[in-house]
Amino acid sequence: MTPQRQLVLEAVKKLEHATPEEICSAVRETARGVNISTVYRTLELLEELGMVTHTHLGHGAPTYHLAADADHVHLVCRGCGEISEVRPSVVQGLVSALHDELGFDTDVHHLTVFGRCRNCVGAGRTGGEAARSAK
Amino acid sequence: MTPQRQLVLEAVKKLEHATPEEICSAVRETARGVNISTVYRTLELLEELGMVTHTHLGHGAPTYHLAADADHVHLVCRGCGEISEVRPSVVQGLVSALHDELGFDTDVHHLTVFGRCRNCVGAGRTGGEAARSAK
DNA sequence: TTACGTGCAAATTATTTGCAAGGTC
DNA sequence: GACCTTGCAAATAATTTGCACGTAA
Repeated sequence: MTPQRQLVLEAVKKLEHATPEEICSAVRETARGVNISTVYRTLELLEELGMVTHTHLGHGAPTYHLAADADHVHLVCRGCGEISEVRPSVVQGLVSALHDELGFDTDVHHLTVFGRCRNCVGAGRTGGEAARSAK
Repeated sequence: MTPQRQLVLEAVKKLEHATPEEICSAVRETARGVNISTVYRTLELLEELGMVTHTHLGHGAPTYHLAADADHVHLVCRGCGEISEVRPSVVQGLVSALHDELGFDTDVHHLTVFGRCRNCVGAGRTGGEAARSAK
């Protein structure tokens, strides 16, 4: 466990839902000269060790978080882009159904649900806004 | 609706779960000289028109399918990489729970569940295999 | 002519890899 | 010295954009 790896792990812990780029920036605020490729390599390593996991929150940017903190399901609003977390019990029915019917063992940590949050449903936003404004 | 767009739409319909690259290749088998950027632009257009949708089946490659055919949930096995579809009713509980508790309107079309299929659970495969062999 | 759609090449962004250098045992 | 990790630059991959051309209203 080198200092760089320690820093990456701490950044993951602190940021929650951070992309490799963001983690790299965060690490650089503390230590100097940590390279982006080291961040990628470290994340891969930490993931293999089971210390962190990643989820795809949309397009192509994976976000990482501590495996220990990962016990939740992600909700991504396509209207406003907001990301929230809900307790895993809401997917209990899904998990059981898949298990019983298909023998499929769901990785709840990696689950992301897209849709529209209460505000955006009310506002009638269809989802293009977040995508466009995020651009 | 130009011939290219027609072709892209047909390719989406025929292939199911195809990436832009794959769609482009498929289109090229029929017509000559359809450009990859046209495929991207067309997919974006078709998606805006609500004729197709895309889902993220892992890493960064989005896969497109007809909106009309999209009424299913994707299951991705992290052991063998197999992609299967299940009827949307398995997520009914989830959808209702999110709606009732949070007012969250789930986009079932875009939902992808990661985990391990029956075979891989039995074989004790942890998920690294598919990722590595896919490389 | 005006607007639109296309191909092509160049620009971006994200991620990976090769390789030489530095540190540790 | 052998081994592992890192930084840096170059290589890939995926996606987007600028621009000139051709077509149809």
